[in-house]
Amino acid sequence: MNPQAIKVACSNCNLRELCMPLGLNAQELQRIDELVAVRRKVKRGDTLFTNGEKFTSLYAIRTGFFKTCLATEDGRDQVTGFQMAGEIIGLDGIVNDHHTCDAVALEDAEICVMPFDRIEEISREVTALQHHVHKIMSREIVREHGVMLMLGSMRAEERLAAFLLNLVQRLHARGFSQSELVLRMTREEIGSYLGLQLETVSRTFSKFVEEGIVEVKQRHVRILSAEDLQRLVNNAAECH
Amino acid sequence: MNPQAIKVACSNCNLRELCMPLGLNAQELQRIDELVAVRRKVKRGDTLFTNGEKFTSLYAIRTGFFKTCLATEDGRDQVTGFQMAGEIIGLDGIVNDHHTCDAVALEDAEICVMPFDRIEEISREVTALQHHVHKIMSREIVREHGVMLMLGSMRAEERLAAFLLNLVQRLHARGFSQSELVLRMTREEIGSYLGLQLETVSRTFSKFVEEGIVEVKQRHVRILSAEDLQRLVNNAAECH
DNA sequence: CGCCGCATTGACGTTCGTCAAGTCTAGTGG
DNA sequence: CCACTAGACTTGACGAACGTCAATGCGGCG
Repeated sequence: MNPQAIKVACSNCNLRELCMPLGLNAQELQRIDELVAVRRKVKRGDTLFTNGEKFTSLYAIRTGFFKTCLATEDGRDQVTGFQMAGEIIGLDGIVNDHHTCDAVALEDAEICVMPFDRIEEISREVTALQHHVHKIMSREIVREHGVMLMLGSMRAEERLAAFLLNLVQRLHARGFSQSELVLRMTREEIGSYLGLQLETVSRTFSKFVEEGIVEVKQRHVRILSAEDLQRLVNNAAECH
Repeated sequence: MNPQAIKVACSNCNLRELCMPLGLNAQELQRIDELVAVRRKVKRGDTLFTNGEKFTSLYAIRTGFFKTCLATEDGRDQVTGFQMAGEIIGLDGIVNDHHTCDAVALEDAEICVMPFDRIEEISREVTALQHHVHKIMSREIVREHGVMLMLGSMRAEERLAAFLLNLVQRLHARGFSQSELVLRMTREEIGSYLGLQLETVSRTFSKFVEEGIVEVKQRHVRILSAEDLQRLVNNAAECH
């Protein structure tokens, strides 16, 4: 058996439970393995796709870390999300057959290319995949609702607290520490995502450090009191 | 033929081109007609579904106007969108089999109930429907990207301008005026959607009136200069 | 070693939120 | 039909939170 072929099979992928449906039989697994056309490497700073580019495929992140961002002609720029291993990007492209944002690798990455027509074809046959695709899209919608809530009604501290908790929780689900993390993005990118200026992000980090909630050394963050962070996120009613 | 049956058929619905795929043959149309289980009336102020409720169906709005909003236990409250005839709501419920927001009718409404398992079943057979469902979900994701951009990087005037232009454009696509509209929501609901306080919304309306950009009489709005509104939305680079 | 990008910190200004008072409108009941 | 009321809206005064500008610090890399 060709080792290259093994490497590209979802059925052998340790991230399968993150990006693929569970409980498939052998035959279904075999069909799923046909989903991934190729693997692709994306170097840090390079784009996986850009705004306006023709949409052909969804991408599953195998390793690495991405940001997706909207850049309008008039100079506005907004990070719409940060994505890590096991997450799917490219969903924005389906509606108009063109991508509407840029996906930029924040560290060297490897992704699985899943041609969308193949996804649609196989999900007509494999009900579990069909349902899974729907769930992934719905999950993205719900995630964005959460971001809207954050941007619309939280203050700077609350936003940064919510951001850190969300990141560390997703990392924990991938086997990393519950309390320690390395930020792959700059203060400016965090700020763009949170609707804040980079100085405000920096100041808020400093404030958290003063209060003993986190330790920060450049991009290395250690969470000392997840409870305090959680309290910030939940304390809209009391302090406003 | 039973007139009730005619009334419930998508194939006879004047909104079909808004909420259903185009270019179906007779047989496919017939399958599509099986999508809508029943029509339901929702009175102004009532909810179509609420946070935590079991998810069973997507809903197509036939008449009326809805808001969807998140309400957290700690008192935060955020309007995540306003929906009008021909639009689909309930997508948030797919991922966890439970709705994660409330859908409230802002005026008496009539909606088509489309059981989701039936949608999945039929879209396995009718490729156009399958693709359509994917597009609807992708469109919602892209819409929310736009809201994030607004909440993250626009000032009050810019947000309100974007909001008005978006509303009037969607109304125009439904045969209403390009320049006149009746707001179905309160200043507070607009503010919640835009991440502003109701006083700021009111003040910004007043400012637009002073500048001759719009006429406002309570909930009746006439847009005098769509160009000025558009300029506000696009003027991030120049004025910041 | 020196440069460059990223991060931090301070001083100051703007925008928007908060609180409060007052107006308008639609709906209700006498 | 009109007076009354509750909710929605407007407007003003003030303050807090955050943005802006600028100076400086720090760490990695050629």
